[in-house]
Amino acid sequence: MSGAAITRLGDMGRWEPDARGRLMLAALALYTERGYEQTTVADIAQRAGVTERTFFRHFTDKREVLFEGSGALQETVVAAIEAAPASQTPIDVVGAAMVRAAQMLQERRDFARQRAAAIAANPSLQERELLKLAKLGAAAAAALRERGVREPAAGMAAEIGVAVFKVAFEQWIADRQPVDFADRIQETLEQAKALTNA
Amino acid sequence: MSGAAITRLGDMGRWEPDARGRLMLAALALYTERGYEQTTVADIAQRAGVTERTFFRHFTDKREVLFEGSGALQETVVAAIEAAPASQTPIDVVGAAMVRAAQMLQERRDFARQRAAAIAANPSLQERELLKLAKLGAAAAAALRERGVREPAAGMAAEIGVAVFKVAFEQWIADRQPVDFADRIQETLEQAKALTNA
DNA sequence: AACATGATGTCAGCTACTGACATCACGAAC
DNA sequence: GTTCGTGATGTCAGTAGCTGACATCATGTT
Repeated sequence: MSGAAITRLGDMGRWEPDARGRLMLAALALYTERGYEQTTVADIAQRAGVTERTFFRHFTDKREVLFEGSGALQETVVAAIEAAPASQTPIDVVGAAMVRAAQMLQERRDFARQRAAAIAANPSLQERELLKLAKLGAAAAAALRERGVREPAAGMAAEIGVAVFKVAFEQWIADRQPVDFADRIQETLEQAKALTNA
Repeated sequence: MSGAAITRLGDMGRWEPDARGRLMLAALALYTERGYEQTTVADIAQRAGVTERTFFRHFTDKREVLFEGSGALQETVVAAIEAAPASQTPIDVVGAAMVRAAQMLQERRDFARQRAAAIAANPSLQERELLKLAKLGAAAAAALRERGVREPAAGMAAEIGVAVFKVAFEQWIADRQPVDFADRIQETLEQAKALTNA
């Protein structure tokens, strides 16, 4: 069935293992090559050596296949906020959490870049990315509230944190020379502070 | 053809006028009554007294019918930024522009509330709303750059402005007593400044 | 060797959305 | 007042995203 699909050495029989991973790779490749709209779910499935139906068993829709890691990212941010020392200000708590998030992506800059390019090229994918970031912000706000930060401070601090992440991310992948993503976050956070102080 | 569609006195013949407006009203009503997913485009069209095809001539998709005013809002914000005195800081420029935007919605609080409720109830609609806000932010950032504000300050200031708008909007429609939306913006902006100063 | 299980394949069907073409109401030209 | 151009609508066929129901197959358990 799998035909020319990626076959590894360790094949212990069964179907080709890791259909999920193959689907993610196939989708990113096709979105990059011909664009999101010109790619059909059947195309992705075929390239991964499975059926269209199987695609929808692993991912809720055609967009979600690009957003696998977002859950882990959110967990990291929330954990960082929960673990922050009580003495820190809300903004610095969120800032430190975003640094943690940045460190997760640090080593996969090429991948992050290709993915970002695909997303930037299509409004549908942008919408999904924005929703993920909004959820990240909501989770961060909730974690802050858990620490005793009141509204609207919690919500505002979380929003600023996400904004810092967005702006820093863009700069990070735009840079010619690979710079440190975490450093970028710090710089952008300082920028935000400076902006609101004048 | 129009059947029981809303008929006004001034009917000068022709088809029922303002199919676009009727579609918008029908959509909001149905999204509120049975929810977005349980509403079919054919339902909306029927309620408005037109065909499904006509719906798609007026709106690009099933979500867009709820976001008619977003273009005008963005123009208002950009115009306010362009007209701001040169002495103001970027943050205050954006803050003032958001106050202008708030004033546009001020008198239609009930409508804004119903619309917000429908959006809050469905992720698909949230995505679209987030995209509109992101575009608003991008336009604001561009307007700031036009005034000489450099990156990443322009992007960051715009993001903070949008964040202030989001947080203030939520509080505005959550309040029991109708308070002044513009006031809420001001307060939230002060919150943001206080957060980044400690 | 029979069986329970999880992942996949197959198939039918709904709905969002689009292109192509016909039609109709109105106003302008004649 | 008849003809004609135009813009908005209706009709129809077709693609693609997505789902439910059911069959199948590889595994390892008994």
